[in-house]
Amino acid sequence: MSDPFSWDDSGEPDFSSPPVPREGGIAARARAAAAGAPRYLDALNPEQREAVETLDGPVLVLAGAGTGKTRVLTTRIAHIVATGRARPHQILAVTFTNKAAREMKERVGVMAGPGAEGTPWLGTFHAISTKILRRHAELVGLKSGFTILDTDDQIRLIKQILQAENIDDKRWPARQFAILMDGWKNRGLEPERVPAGEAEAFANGKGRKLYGFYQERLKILNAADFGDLLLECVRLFRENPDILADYQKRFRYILVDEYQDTNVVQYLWLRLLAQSTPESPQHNICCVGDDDQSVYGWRGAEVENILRFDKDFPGAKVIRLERNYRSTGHILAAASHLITHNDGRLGKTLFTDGEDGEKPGVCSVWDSEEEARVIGEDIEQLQRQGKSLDEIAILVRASFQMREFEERFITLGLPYRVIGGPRFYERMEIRDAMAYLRCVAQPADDLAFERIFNTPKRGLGDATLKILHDNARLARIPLMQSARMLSETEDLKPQQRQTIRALIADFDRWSAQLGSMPHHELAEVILEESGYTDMWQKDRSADAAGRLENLKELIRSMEEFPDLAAFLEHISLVMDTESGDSDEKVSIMTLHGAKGLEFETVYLPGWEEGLFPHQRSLDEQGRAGLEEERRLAYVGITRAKERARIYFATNRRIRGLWQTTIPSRFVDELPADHVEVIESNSGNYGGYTVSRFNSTDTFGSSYTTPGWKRAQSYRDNPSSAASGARAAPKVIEGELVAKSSGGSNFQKGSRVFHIKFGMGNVAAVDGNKLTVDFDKAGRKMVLESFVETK
DNA sequence: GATGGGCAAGTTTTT
DNA sequence: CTTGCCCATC
Repeated sequence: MSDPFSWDDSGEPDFSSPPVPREGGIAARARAAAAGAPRYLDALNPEQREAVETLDGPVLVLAGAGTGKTRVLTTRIAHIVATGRARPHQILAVTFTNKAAREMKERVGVMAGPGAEGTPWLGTFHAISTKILRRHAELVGLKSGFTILDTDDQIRLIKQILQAENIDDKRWPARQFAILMDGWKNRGLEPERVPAGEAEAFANGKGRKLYGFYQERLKILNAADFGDLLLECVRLFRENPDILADYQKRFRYILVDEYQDTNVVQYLWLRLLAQSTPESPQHNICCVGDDDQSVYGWRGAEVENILRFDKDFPGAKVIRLERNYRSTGHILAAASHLITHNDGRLGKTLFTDGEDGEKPGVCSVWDSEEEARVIGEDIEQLQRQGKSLDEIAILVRASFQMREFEERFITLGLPYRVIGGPRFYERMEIRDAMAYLRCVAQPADDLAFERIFNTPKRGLGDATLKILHDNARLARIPLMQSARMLSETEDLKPQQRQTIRALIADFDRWSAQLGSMPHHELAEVILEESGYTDMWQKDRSADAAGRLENLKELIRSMEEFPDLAAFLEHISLVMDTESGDSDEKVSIMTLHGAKGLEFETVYLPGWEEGLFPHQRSLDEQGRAGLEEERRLAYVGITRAKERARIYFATNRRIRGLWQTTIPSRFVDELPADHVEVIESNSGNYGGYTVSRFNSTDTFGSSYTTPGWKRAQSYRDNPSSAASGARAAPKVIEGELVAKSSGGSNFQKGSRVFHIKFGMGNVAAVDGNKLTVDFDKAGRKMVLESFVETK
């Protein structure tokens, strides 16, 4: 048998691979030994191979950027299975993101071949915790069907509690308390264990009490927030040693991805599961991570977890992966040298056998506008060389930086995609639609009911809600039922009563259809009949069309699930849609969002003190903050395979004010031998461009005076410098790909719709370029291919 | 109960 | 310069 991944043993009821001759684990192992090293190991370098083959005892794999971390993890899983050490369902493999989990699952699946058992315990910390909690929900005061609240639900719940406690939520914002509580949960602290000082700090000493109330409310609602998923799981393990022992026995091998990003609860969770048991006397835990890529300290990640791994797990074997397969020599050298400025590293030296390649470029520009223009031109040049736009990314420190690039790219007609924005499932319309579905599937879901009971507007407000609430609390029934009760009495005004009665009738009808209609069709019916789709169709604002698109996408994605319940479970934990468009586009995203990705060409704008490293990071975290920012810079550079360009502007508009900035200290920390200073060729107007490499005098100049601003605006747009409004984006002659030579399809005065700017009137037509007065966004110059007639 | 104007605040983000 | 939230008004 050539496939090392078919094994036998049909002892598991859920095991559905085709019948194969029964063999014992020992035989399988013997066969693997006889066959010599399996093929899948051939593709590994010696260090990777060691990381895969060291199966006994704790292992820490320090995997530098681009060193084949995922390959090691997936091959290791395959290897454990192939050698008969454990079967897939005895392996626990945790990741942080659904994306990472999905990728790993796919790759393991490919290695294992068709028909092999899946890996049921490969998933995110949260997904696996949920799975465990659902089995033992009663032990932590929940019922198995508990709902998972997202941040939005969480805030609304907190608001209710603050109100009930008569706390001024102006002085003590719910959002702030949510963050505080999240921090406690991340640190594994239940209400009674929050340090007194911290607990007192909120709402004049009421912090702990509020946290307690909140947890009580969650239990009553049969709900858990994201933090609870981990925290309650840890509590479950602590309070029920027999259950813990069961899982310890089950999970013979534990693998952890991105270990440098684990927080305290996740660490506790892992430590409990990895404890020695008679069946498994060794800690067969393998953590993979890179201390140099720890950039989530601000949300509770503890780099210390990875730094003290060998103390937590004595006798741990540490394996370093330092051979980089991604970047060229100069890029690697630049990143490596930069990161040596950090203290407290475990230390790795990345190297590559590849070419030296192009040196990373460093380029000084006048302001953020020029930055966008220069980068745009650079990309167009790459495009002319036939490079794929999919292999180009702009990585920013803060999302406000994205706007300028978007505007520039729209003008240039350069396709781009913004990655990161509000996630699909966080969008208002998706959450509203989900709330309707939740109300049908889980009639006791009060938060869902509250969300949609007056969406679309049907004349029900706070006053009515309060009556429903009071009645619900009195009778100890869910809101939906309370509404039903009140629709039959005289407690409400006739108008409201009528509306509620109709709403209840709707829900009854939909619930009845639940069994007789495919759930995605039902969803469509619900959105239609509730008037929800109508609401957006009538909406004339810029993003209404997009929202309707999203709703369609939601319904489409439902088809992939067997029923509504399965869909809801999935969506509460995952729901990131891969936007199906396959057109080539430049990616714009934050440095955080870029972690784990790679591109041929990477642009790194905004390397200025205050922005990067970010001032707030320095103020709040001091040296640790600076080091985290530096790791972020390291992550940024190491995303590049062939080309990296760093930019810093002399002037940047922050909160509407122009400020003179100084270049980031990280620029000077780059190794001079491995970077190249680039002149911004287009920005050299009258010698205004200041390259700090030519002239260090960028300090203390009064570049924000009105005169300078005028000069700058004139420079960009000599013809219209006098126009008071925001200068129209400059169009570079002859650079635009002219299309439809036979004149424009648009005329002056046409009413048009633009995906970003909304509705507007065409003010002027110039070939395929339109000047449009948008209702909301003002005058913009856009390409005609970006608008449609309405 | 809806709607619009005024005011404060404004890294990074997954689940 | 934006955006989002709260409050006062119709």
